[in-house]
Amino acid sequence: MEKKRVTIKDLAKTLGVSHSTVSRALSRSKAHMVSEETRRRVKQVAEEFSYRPNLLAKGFATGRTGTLGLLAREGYQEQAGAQIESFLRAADERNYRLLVGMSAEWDSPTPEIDQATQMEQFVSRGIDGLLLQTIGDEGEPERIRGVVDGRIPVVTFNYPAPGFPGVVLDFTAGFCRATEHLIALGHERIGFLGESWDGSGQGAARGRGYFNAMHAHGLHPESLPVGRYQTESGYRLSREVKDRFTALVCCSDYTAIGVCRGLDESGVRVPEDVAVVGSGDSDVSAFVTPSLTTQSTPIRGIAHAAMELMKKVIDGREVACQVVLSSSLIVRESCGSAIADRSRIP
Amino acid sequence: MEKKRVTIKDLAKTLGVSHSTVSRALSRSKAHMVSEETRRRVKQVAEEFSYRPNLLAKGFATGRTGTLGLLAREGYQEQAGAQIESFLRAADERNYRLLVGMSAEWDSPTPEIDQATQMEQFVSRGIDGLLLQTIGDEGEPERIRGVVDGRIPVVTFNYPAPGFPGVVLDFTAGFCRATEHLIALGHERIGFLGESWDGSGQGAARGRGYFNAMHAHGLHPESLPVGRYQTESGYRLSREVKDRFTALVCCSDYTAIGVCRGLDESGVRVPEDVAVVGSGDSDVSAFVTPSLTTQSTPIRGIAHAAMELMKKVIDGREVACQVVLSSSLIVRESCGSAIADRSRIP
DNA sequence: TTCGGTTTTGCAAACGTGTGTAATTTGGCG
DNA sequence: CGCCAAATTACACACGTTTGCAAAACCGAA
Repeated sequence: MEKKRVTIKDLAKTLGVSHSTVSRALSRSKAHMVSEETRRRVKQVAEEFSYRPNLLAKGFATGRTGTLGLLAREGYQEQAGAQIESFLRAADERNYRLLVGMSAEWDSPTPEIDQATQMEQFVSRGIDGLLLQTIGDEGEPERIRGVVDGRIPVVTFNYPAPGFPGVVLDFTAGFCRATEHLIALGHERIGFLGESWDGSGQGAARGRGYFNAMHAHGLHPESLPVGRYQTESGYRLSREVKDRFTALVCCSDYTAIGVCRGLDESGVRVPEDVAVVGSGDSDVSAFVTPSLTTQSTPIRGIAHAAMELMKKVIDGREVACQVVLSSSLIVRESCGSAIADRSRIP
Repeated sequence: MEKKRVTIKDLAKTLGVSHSTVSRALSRSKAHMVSEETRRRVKQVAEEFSYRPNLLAKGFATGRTGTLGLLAREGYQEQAGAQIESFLRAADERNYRLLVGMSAEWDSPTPEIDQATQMEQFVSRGIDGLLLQTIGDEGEPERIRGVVDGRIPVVTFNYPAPGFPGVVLDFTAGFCRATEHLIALGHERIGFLGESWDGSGQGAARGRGYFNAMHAHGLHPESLPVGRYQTESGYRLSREVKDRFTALVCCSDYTAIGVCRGLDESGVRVPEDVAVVGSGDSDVSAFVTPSLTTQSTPIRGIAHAAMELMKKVIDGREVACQVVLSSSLIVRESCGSAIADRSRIP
């Protein structure tokens, strides 16, 4: 156990050259050349000894580690998993490793490390850049600046943070379109299951889309707040919405599934009595009964766009721009539309 | 941009002491003491300058980084997200950061970094230990040993790897119990949707549980292989199982949801005509119609047990032991059992 | 005051790699 | 053969922190 690792000095010794020559041979340094012959010999011996560079030391010396930090927010479980997975892929493709963290929601019961501490930990560990899932509250940009202070590039996603480059999803437009779809089907009493539209953050952005659509058509908007465990919350809320609405816009697919189940148990039929639309196009949404009309969230698109942006920022080719992605409406059975797409395979 | 960070030397200069004293004051070193008075002054100045240690340098000097590697396998999307989330929490609680990686499945279309390379990258970056999701194939232990070679502690999870400490879930027992539940309800023609029992790996372990139960009751076992996108695969397979079985054991909840949907479209009722059980107790399983009988996978339990084990191994208090966790059967509507638990809230 | 021991502090080396500067070798050409 | 420039290599220091060892300061007792 605990064998000593092979270093460039070991290689240098057996080769009879200085360690700096070995260093230059392995990392094609531009300033000084190394003869093709020497490089060949060095590479061969390195291979023989199965030399692996100490990336800690390398990062320490150069200031770049080839590691990015990904700091997600817990809570929206529908996203977290697939989101992280997408980022891992996108980072892999560009040969970056990912330090991943997850900061707690404000109402988390367990006392976890807060966002600022996580960011500092990451920066101290020498990340080359920070991918930050934002929630869009008031003091957020200032909070980020307080920790990072221009020392490392930050790319935000999920919600715009003024002053930082980021990738955002236009939830407002998406929910507006979803609501208008219901209106076009003749619904007037349409409820919103999710965060109210008069706050900040992505929850409110969704609500705002609903509100805008309702307002534009002279209809009365009404929202019912959804808690953290969304499937369950949707189920609970089903009692309250029974006779009040003919259609529901849900902030997520899970809320939608929960409310559908609750309505079903109360003898209310979906979509005949109440039309439902969700959001997120989760894996199961096409296979539940009734299959869900929903908005696709381009999770992979977000990850790729964020990585692309990060690379530009690191190379200094970009300072602060927002990439806006939009979702598309996937019409299935739960809204009772005549043009329902009955194909199962996404 | 790119401001220089404050180092202990800067602190030392303004305090008029040597940088080693500052180091000792901040990290209570046991060998040499520092006066209470000095420590107070150092801490105050450090606070004033908002000093943050360079953890890269620290790790470089001490050989320990406070970072663990988590290497998951992609593919079982039902797991990945929640799994990683659980590990992040468990690591946070013990003040470790996580370098996360995801190695591709054998049939991955995109050419990603393979497992061995990922492990080497992690080791080179100075992780203190590796949490490794195993798949249980033949050459796995040797493969791990080849890269890690006793240099850093490894804790496996998901499937035992001989010679390495690990946390495993007893899938065989779980699927055996699930199958026996169906047998007890009077079913005889019971099919298995998942990997066959004569291979290795966790897929086969599930199949083996099914096989054992069938065999013990003198029934004929039969398996239908499930592909990677499980909900979709389940949907596709529904045509093949229509008239052959009165009950189905599915390798995951998603497979079960897919097959239920498919059967429903063919006019086959669940659970009246065909009983279905899933596995994994995913978020939605209680809320789909019919709600799913399933096995709970103690995802958080796995993460916690693995971290606990890792700590022991790092401290040298444990060498190679397997912690076996077991799942519990959650009976809901989809199996048509009289004792169905109709409560929604998990 | 002086001595011995204990506590506190400073000095310097070490960790593995990168890199600027100087020294050496190489090669071409007169 | 000798000289100059270019190509190649060696030397040495830097990066920020920890840590063994030696030096200094302190304290109580003789």
